This record gives sequence, C-alpha cells and structure tokens, in this order.
Amino acid sequence: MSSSESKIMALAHAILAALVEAPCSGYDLAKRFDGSVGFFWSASHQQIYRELSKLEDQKWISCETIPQAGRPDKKLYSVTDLGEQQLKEWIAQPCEPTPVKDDLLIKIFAGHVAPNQTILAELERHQKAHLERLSTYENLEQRYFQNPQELSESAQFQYLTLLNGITYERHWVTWCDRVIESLNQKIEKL
Amino acid sequence: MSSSESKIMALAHAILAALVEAPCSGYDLAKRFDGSVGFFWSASHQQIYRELSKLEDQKWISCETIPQAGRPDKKLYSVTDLGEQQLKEWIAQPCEPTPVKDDLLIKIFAGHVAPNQTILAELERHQKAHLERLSTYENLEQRYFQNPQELSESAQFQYLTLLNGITYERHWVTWCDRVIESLNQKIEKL
DNA sequence: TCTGCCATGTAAGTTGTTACATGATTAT
DNA sequence: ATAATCATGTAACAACTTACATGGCAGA
Repeated sequence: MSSSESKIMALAHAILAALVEAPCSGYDLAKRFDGSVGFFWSASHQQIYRELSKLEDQKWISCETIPQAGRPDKKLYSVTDLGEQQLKEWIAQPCEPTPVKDDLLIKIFAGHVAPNQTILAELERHQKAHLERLSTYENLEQRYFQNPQELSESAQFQYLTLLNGITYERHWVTWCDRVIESLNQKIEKL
Repeated sequence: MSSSESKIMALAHAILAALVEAPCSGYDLAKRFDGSVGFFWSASHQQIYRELSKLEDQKWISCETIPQAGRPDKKLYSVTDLGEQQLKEWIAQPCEPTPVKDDLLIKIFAGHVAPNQTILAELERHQKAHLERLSTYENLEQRYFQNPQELSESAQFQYLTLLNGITYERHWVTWCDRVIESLNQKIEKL
C-alpha cells in the first residue's frame, strides 16, 4: 500500500466495463466509445491504445494477437480475473458527481457582451445537435430494449445508461427552448 | 496567424466571463467557481492562479495590487478591452456539446459484476447529492431571481445558467429514482 | 482516382489533479 | 488550543488533445 494504488483512473475502468461485456480490439473499443459506451464516457483512439498498454502491463487485461492477411495484426483484449476484481472494488468505492463543464453555458453567462443573434444561432445549433442525439437514443431504445424485463442482466444495466442519455438530452432540448424564447422576447422589444 | 491562436481555452474564457461581470482576486474567483460560476465550469485555485498569470501576460486582464496589513497583497483583476474583444470573438465561434463523462454511469453499465446493494447505496448517495444541489439552486432562484423581467441584462443571462443547473439536477434525481426502482424490483425477485 | 475503412501507434503540448508550502487573522 | 478563513503560490504528475505517421483494402 506504499505507492499510488487509490487513484481514480476512470478511463481504465470504463475500458474494463466495456471489455467485460464483450472482448474486442483497441480499434473496436474506439468505435464503441463513439457509440454505446459514449453514453457515459468519451475517449480518443490515442488515449485508448495508451491505456490498453498500461492495463496489459498490470495484467488487468490479456491480449490475443490475431494475424491478418494484408493488415496489421488485430489484438483481441479480454479482462482477466484480476481485472474484474479491480473493477468490482472500484465500483464499491464512493465517487462524486462529475462537476459541470460546458462551453455553451460560459457563452450564455457572458451573453451580454455579444450580439443576441450570435447567441441565438449557437443555441439553435446546440438544440439541433441534442435533438439528433435524442432521436438516436430513442431509436436504440425501440430497437433493442422493447421488453426491458426480458433482457439479460447486463443488457438491463446498459438500458439504464441509455435512459440516462435520453433524459439528459431532453433536459438540454427543453432548456434551449426556454433560452431561445427569452432571447426572442428580448429581440422583439427592440 | 502563424502560431496557436485558435485554441479552446475554455477556462480562460470562463475566467473572463466572471471578471467581466465583477472584477476580483484569484482567491475570490476560486470561491465563485465553487458557487455561481460552478453552474457551468469548475476549477481549483491552482488552475485559476496559473491561468490568471497567463491572461495577465497576454494583457487580456490587468491587475491592481492592493497592499494589506498582515496578509499577502490582494490582486484585483479586471478584463481589458483586448480581453473583452477576445471573449466576444470566442463566443461567436461555434463549439460542440461537452461529451458526457460520469463515473456513476460506468458503475451502472458494469453493474452486473458487483452486488446490487453496493450499486443501490451509491445511487442513493448520488441522488442525495443531486437533491441537495437542486435545493441550493431553487433557493437561489427564489432569493435573487423572483421577477426575471426586472433583472439587469447580465443578471438575466446568469439566471438562464441557473435554470440549466436546475433542470440538470432534476434529470439526475428522476433518473436515480428510476434506477433505484429497477434494482429494488430485482432484489425482491430473489 | 479518391475517399473511407481497417488497424495500429508516437510525440508534443495543454489542461487538470494532488501534494506541498507559507503565514497572519478570526471564531469556537 | 484548534480550526477555519484569508491570500498566495510551486512542483510533480496524470489525463486529454492535436498533429503526425504508416499502409493495405473496398467501394464509388
């Protein structure tokens, strides 16, 4: 216990969580972090490859190299017993809610220094982006999670993270509506 | 335009946004990042002091040193014309919604590897934390933003960021309820 | 022919965290 | 006495971003 054991390393654990569900390569992981794993964590492929090397050094994951004709070898990673144990322990440690950090909100806070039209345009862009994500999430819900009670245990937990994504996006869409309305009222008064 | 001009530097702009509203010291800024500025950005005092030095070097802010008896000098920072111009330009550049990163959601995603009671306890802790923040925000709303149309322009924009905090916390509280309910049903079936 | 996908990584820089450091004043 | 508040910072490290780098294969 002398050295650095009690760190956060959320990315490491997000990777473990993904690999426990389904072993795959770094490349595939990067794609999953852009899809369903993206409901709760984001990471670039560079970060993922670096973290995979560390995790393998620590023996939390193991790697099977699959040679492929005419392309780089594919490295298939799986979580070891030690890795699953570490994930379990990490889950049991209390953590704090993630502090908010959002560029758009800085812009709104300082909204009086910029023209209303600039702010409005940016809000509409963001609302559109959130609506698109919301519809992606709702499609996934309809396609894969129609009968929640018939799902496997791990699929039920995944569904709960998808539901979080859905209520999160709805919160943004609703708030954007509210702010756009405010700004339009202000513009009308001029 | 040869060098690094088009970076993100969101912290720098969050500081500018706070100082435009009210000039203050690094120490006071750190407190504000723990309060109202915390609705949209978080930062430690170390980060803030480092960033203030950079911003002063770039002449985006200026500093008036106020000597004090028996304590370190207080440094009162204000945004320069150049700084306000930079803030305005930054606001006009489009930005993307912040990608989600939340430890609790990793834990839920991998929920099947840990005991249900562990997950339940953590969910209840988080729900409590979100409820507390929500009530803090709602108190602020009642105290300072009762008649939104009578507020100054900059206070109106601040109110909109507070509203975001309120709907954000409600989203979490509601989702926690939903997940706790699911887990309780699962436990009952055993 | 050119774009995009498959599949991996390195290097340099920025941002954020944790630990350390100082020292007087005020409230319990 | 002890802890909290005021007020500032440095140093080391961890996390994340951006740019660079390779190279074949498949489809338009």
